[in-house]
Amino acid sequence: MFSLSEENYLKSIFHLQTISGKGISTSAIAKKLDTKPSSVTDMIKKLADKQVLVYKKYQGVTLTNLGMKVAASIIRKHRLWEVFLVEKLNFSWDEVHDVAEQLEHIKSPKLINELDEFLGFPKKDPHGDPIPDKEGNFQKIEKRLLSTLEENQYGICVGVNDSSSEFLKYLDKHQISLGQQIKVISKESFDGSLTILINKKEITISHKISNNIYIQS
Amino acid sequence: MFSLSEENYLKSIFHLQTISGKGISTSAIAKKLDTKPSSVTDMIKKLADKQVLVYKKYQGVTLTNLGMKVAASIIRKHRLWEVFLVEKLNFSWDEVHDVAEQLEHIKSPKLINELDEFLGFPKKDPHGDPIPDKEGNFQKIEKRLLSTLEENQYGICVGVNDSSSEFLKYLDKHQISLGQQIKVISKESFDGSLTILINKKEITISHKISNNIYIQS
DNA sequence: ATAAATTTTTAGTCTTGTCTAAAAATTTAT
DNA sequence: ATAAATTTTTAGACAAGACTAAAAATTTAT
Repeated sequence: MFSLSEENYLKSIFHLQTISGKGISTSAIAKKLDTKPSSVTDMIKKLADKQVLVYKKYQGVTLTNLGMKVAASIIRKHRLWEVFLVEKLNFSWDEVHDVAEQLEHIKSPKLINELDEFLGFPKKDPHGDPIPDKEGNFQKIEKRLLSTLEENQYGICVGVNDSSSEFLKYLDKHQISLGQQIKVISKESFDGSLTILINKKEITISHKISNNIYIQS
Repeated sequence: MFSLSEENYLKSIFHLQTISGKGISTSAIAKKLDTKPSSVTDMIKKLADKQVLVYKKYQGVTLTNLGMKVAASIIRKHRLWEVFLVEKLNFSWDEVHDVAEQLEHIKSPKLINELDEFLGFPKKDPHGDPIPDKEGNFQKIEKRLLSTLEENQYGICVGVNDSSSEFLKYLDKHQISLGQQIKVISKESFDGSLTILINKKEITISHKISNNIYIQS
């Protein structure tokens, strides 16, 4: 069994690993978890003893298959709870994260399987991220960043790269939500800003914004 | 804010206090929490510093109003989650306790208020225990032990005094559930065992059983 | 009322998970 | 290729929460 802290380390390492591919450095983990590199070194040793990751001094860590499965099960719980909060308890997508961070550590296989069924076996969470199955398999979702679209190209908004409350509230304010069609009217080469057509309205968004919105073309 | 341990102490002390009335001894708390009296002394000092209970050396403890409110809010969460598990997730009443023990520590006022609404503002949990309101007020439920009934008297089963899985499974096996009418056919004065009519069937139960079933007459 | 038994508290230790400061290794720059 | 900068690890400390063993206080029994 894994402690709350151990679970948070596994989840963070999993996320870092899916982005960067390589072995994950002590300092990257420390940054993600808002802790000190020395604390990370200590914890990494414990997790290596538990066979969930491989650790070689000064060379960062890599999750084992077991480690990936444990991490996936935590992410599965997190995302199912997010669906529950939005679909059943009137939470908005910018309110779910902190509560799901707590709920993801509840230990009960029956609970999570029943919840999955109760929610109708959802495949994506409220931010468009895939919910892994019981075995820890992630359904690969076809998507690219809105910032990669060219003038006059279309896309459907299918996810976000930043789930912070601040960013999500920005999207709400501009009525950008999952499932919506977006057309790029013009692209400013100087700063990468885009003027897009969404909801029959034209708005201009910065590159930072378009670089955090996933679309399907 | 209170740690998981602190919350468990408060809950246990609250329960002991509602039964015994008096100041609660170190050893009673230790027994309830399956820990050592010396550990209890340590924790009690911390809780006294936090103003949730009054502690005088060698004289046991008493919750303050603040302590009662905190305990009630944890019990409220526990019982609402139990209703959720039974009503929505197909748990039986003997399966909910351990999961609710985990869920009761989730911190989010919005979560618990929305859950309450989602469940239709239930007044009792699956074992017949009252769910306190947001202010921590318990609705007093009129009830007495089945063991206090005399021959030829009737009652409606409204609760249990022991929520252990073992006891609840016994009740299931004999088809005893909340809301059912029970008639005492005969009472054995030697050992206090009762022969009762329930579900159109006669069964004989020991005093230990009848002393853990609450009825309304 | 004093001795015996019990309960409670204190003192010191342990584990988990964190930290700081310093040492060691690695990477980058000249 | 060596020095400088950065990253990582080690060593030692601390807080929370629990434990054991022993001391102190209280209760019970004679």
